[in-house]
Amino acid sequence: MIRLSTKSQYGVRAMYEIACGYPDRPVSAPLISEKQDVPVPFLEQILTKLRKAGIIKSVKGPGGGYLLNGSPESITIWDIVEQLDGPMAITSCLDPQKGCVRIDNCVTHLLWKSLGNHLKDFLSTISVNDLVNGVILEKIGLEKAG
Amino acid sequence: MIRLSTKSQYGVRAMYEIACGYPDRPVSAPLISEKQDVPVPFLEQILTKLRKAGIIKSVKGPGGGYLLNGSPESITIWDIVEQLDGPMAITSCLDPQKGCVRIDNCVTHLLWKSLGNHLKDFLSTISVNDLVNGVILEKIGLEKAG
DNA sequence: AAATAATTGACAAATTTAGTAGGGTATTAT
DNA sequence: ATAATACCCTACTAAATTTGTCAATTATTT
Repeated sequence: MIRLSTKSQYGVRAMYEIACGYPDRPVSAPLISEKQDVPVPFLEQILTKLRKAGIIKSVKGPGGGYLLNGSPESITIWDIVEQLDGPMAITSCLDPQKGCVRIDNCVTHLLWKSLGNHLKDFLSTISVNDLVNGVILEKIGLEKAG
Repeated sequence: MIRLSTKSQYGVRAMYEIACGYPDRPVSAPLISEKQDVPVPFLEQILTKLRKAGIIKSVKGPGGGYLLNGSPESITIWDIVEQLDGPMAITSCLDPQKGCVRIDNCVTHLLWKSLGNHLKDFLSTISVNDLVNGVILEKIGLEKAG
């Protein structure tokens, strides 16, 4: 099964909520948790990663929460997924840390590499703003969305 | 991490070997195992699935093995992956058996659905024959393959 | 009959993912 | 100041999935 981790799914949904507070209203973890049905401690792990990646920033204290660290247009779904689950490698032999033993005579190496690139390209075309504005349908085209 | 299971990877590599015997030379599991570094028992699980799906057929007895059940042009990578890991659902909420509780107010549902369609479309354009003939580069385009 | 090779189903190890637990730290409102 | 809010961090556990093994059987050809 090719499956996106729930961590990434939660992350994208969290980013949606944070984007709703753009540009100046911090969104707290408990609020995101409630709206998106994500356990707070798990959510905090996710938000910490995104913060360290510079995608969001945080405000402490009462009334605090998380804010986008850039415009909703500039942050793509790929940015989020890459930080949470990356470095993305469709197959383990594409994992930069492991390398491919069979690379020279592997008939499929190129195929998987290309698949990964396709995925990246697609997710890079969708921004958080598209999510908020529901622009996805237009970008994707109706014939595929059915 | 978005990752393709090794089962599917093994399956595609196995199909490559079987395709090399096309149209009439059966390829045995031990031979595939040796050439592609896949444990025989695990390989047999995979081949059984593909046979039941009608993608390949088998010949028993000495000199027996597996044969494509169609032309290499007609079998796509998607066909293989779908049978081994399917029904593919990028996210669990797209799993037909589970369904999505949040579907009405889920801001990302459409996104994941579309991503799955993209993936399917891409893998459906690559045939087993492309693998054997090394046509992938041309189909994909050099700028992506880098 | 004997050798070869597919076929089957149950089982087990390993890995990854998902989620908990619990304490600590910074900030702001009162 | 102090209490409340909410972020921050490390380590651990549980669940699920993936990956692989084992043992026995069936079918076919030589």
